[in-house]
Amino acid sequence: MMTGWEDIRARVLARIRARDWPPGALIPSEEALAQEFGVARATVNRALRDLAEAGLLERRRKAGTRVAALPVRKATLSIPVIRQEVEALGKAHSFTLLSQRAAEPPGDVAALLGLRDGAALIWLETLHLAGDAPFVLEGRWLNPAALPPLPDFSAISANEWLVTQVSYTTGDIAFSASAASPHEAAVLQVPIGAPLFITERSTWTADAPITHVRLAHAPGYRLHTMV
Amino acid sequence: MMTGWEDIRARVLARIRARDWPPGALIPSEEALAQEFGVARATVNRALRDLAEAGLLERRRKAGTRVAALPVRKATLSIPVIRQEVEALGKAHSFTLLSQRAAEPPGDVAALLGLRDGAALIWLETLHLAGDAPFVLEGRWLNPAALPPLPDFSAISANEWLVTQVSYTTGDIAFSASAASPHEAAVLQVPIGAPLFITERSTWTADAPITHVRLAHAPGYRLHTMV
DNA sequence: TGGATTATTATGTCTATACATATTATCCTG
DNA sequence: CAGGATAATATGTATAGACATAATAATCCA
Repeated sequence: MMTGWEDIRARVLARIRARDWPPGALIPSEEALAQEFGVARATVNRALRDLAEAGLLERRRKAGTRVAALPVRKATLSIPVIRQEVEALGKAHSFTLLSQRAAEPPGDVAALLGLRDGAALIWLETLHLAGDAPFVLEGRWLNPAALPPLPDFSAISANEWLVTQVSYTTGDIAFSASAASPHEAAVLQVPIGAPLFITERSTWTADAPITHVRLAHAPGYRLHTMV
Repeated sequence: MMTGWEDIRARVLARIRARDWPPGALIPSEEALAQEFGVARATVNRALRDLAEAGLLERRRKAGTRVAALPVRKATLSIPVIRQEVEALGKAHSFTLLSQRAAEPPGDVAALLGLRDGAALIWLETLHLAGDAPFVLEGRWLNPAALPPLPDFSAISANEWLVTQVSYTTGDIAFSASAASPHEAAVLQVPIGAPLFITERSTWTADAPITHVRLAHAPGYRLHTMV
């Protein structure tokens, strides 16, 4: 009988599922469990911490560890670069730069990025293709003040250039559904008003806002994850 | 100068951002970093493990630790119970059971749950309200063979009953956008064809499929998370 | 030289111990 | 009895040391 921390986690999880420790109940202390399972407290700690991160346990110093009453399930979703996403479908990735110009962002974008009014940003619109079918329309605001000199975005996608230039940022992601505007409909080759899956991301470094991007995915797109 | 593992993580992250260690590069070994930062190797390990879980580092035994070249950003999203979600908006949650009957699931649902054809499931349709506005339409297939006797679903929502009965399951989640069917449009009080944000979840225990649910969210719904 | 064997190495984990920290419970005092 | 100081306690984290494991590098032999 192995006694790694994953085994301890499994045994604790089994008791939760078996309702030996029902939702809301206090479970024994790390010390007690360590003794019972015949391992060091650090090993129990590792197991319980992992279950807590998954949302199944709630832990507080001195108060102890209890089984989450209404477990808020936590799913981790990976956000790949578009090219990888397309290639994972077995299609060839290509893209077209539809427009690039300096402009003042609309109020909501400026607010999202925490910019004062009148800041000059770069607007980029790129269509990504999977094979020869439209895959996603990318509309992006870039803050040139916080970036190295911009490259030729018809040669490298903004998406990948940013990853290599200012990777490891903090950000904010939202998903929603929206009806295709006439412009989006034309570009994505769908009827006006077709339901589109929208991803919006705002990105900052420690000091400055970097970019805000809106991805309008072609119909059929699914964002998928396991729990 | 503090030297907790979070400080070590911050210092490593700073070097990554500063490109002292550019994407793809091998960083010093835990031992070397421990020496440099004046902490135990276990502390460095904790910090690097955390960064690896976040997708910023890639670690392999013997090969060492390198900065992720194309970091697949990982976002954790919390999936609350609907009632909590509504109450977080400052609205009162209520729901109406629209229909409940025994039926054979359509092929795609049976396939998703890994059921053989002809299995008898229970179909539930519930409308959740935020205040008096439609919030989400829940269409759910339940596997009674894997569940305790079903309660009166007009009194408790299937959502919450399941959480308390068969919590801590594994599952599978997908998000997409879809046009409102005539039925959905009527129930959610939106035009036919309106873009709806769809959440689909399949849930299993170790042995048996439990439920498949499709949530059609009223327009305006956004799924939000930080990275 | 090619292929299998062996050594080396970085990470992964466990242990025992110690101290820190956040709460909760208790006790004391006015 | 209220309120504030104090003790008790469970988790959080750090440490040194040890061994396990996976993967690479080096070596040896046919």
